[in-house]
Amino acid sequence: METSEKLLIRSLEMFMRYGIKSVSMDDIASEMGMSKKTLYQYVKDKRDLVNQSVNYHFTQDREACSRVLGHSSNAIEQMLDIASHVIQMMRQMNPSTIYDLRKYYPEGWKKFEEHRKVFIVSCIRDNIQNGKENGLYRPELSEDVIAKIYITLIDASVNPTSELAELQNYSEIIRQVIDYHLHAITTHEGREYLYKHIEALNL
Amino acid sequence: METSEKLLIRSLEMFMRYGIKSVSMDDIASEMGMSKKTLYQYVKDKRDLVNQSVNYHFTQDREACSRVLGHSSNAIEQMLDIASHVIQMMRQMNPSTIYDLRKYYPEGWKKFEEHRKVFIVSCIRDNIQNGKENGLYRPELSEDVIAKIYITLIDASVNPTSELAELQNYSEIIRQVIDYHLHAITTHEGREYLYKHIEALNL
DNA sequence: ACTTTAAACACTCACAAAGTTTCCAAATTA
DNA sequence: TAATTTGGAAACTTTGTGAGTGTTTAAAGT
Repeated sequence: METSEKLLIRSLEMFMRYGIKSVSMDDIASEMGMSKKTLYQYVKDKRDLVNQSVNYHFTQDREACSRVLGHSSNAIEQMLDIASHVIQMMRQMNPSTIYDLRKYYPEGWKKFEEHRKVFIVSCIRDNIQNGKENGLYRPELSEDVIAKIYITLIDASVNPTSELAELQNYSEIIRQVIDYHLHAITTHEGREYLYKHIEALNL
Repeated sequence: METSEKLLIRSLEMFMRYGIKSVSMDDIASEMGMSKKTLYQYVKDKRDLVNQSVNYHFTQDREACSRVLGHSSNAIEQMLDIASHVIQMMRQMNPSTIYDLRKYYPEGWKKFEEHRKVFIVSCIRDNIQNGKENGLYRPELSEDVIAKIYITLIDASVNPTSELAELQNYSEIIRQVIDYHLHAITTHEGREYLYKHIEALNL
């Protein structure tokens, strides 16, 4: 493994575990068993390291999502599998990491959020098309509209000041959002399938 | 509820959720709906607030432990119930909070750790006496020695550089430590009881 | 032996935030 | 109602951490 990749992985681990502000470049250099001077041969500055490691995380996560989607046998199962994956992933996200990203690296956060939205929108559009072809989703649905509605709900689910934040925890929020979403878009046939499988949603 | 108590509770929530360094006095004042000037009427400085809120947490936790112990029907059940409680409590402890305490408030951390050890030692000593009287623990056990061994294991369980840190997660560490400890100190009768109940240890 | 590399650590400086002060509106008291 | 007190909002000063750079020197490589 290349040192530069190892650096991203280790930095990401530390940022995710302890938050970003608390982890100094001295800490990272020490963790990597190298001097700070050497560390700066790999990254321009801390901002660069933060952005690179966050992008690395996004890339890994996107690939994991694609693998999950590739294993799902129909559109509803895709949504349930992705929800399950998202719940697992968010369990590893330390609130302080998000807090620090928003507070100290707002541009990086915005870019990350934009990329994430583009990816989610793409997944939802594909999923709607797939669901229509399966006969599980209502044929009159507009991919664009549903994707925008879904993103609205997902944005609210991670916003500490939203109505949704009052729910018990993130797993419960996602569960409710998925339940709502799938009921909104399924045909009668789709709903029969949904009733049989939603209890398997892994919390 | 008194404002000063509410301040401790809210501060503790924020520190536990986002870490200590990331949460500024501005953030706390804003969260409390008061100005920084008013905030400083309640605490001397940030250090004071951190120490007070950590002590508050310790006091609450100690009381919860005492309640748990009061409901246990014998010495082994006490240990299993406390382990379960500790696992639940540690699930809420953000690694970044501990990291920040150790890094930026070492004296406060040391004092907190000392108090915690004294409390644990006291619980273990009582538990050993209780277990001997029940006939569940070996009569030749020395309370002092066993308490010291147990503290050694507990210290290692929260030290990121220890051998124990290689285990999967904290719940697993505690489970293994409790299993080990109880096997070490039980009589034949105690071990029969233990086999029947250790699977109920809440992970 | 000579050259290159990188660790360890010293150093400078920027900047965030701790803590203090000011202004002024709101609340309380007489 | 007027006077006094209180506390919010924000400006301000100070402090200290840590980002990033530079130096020394030992270790590694040729």
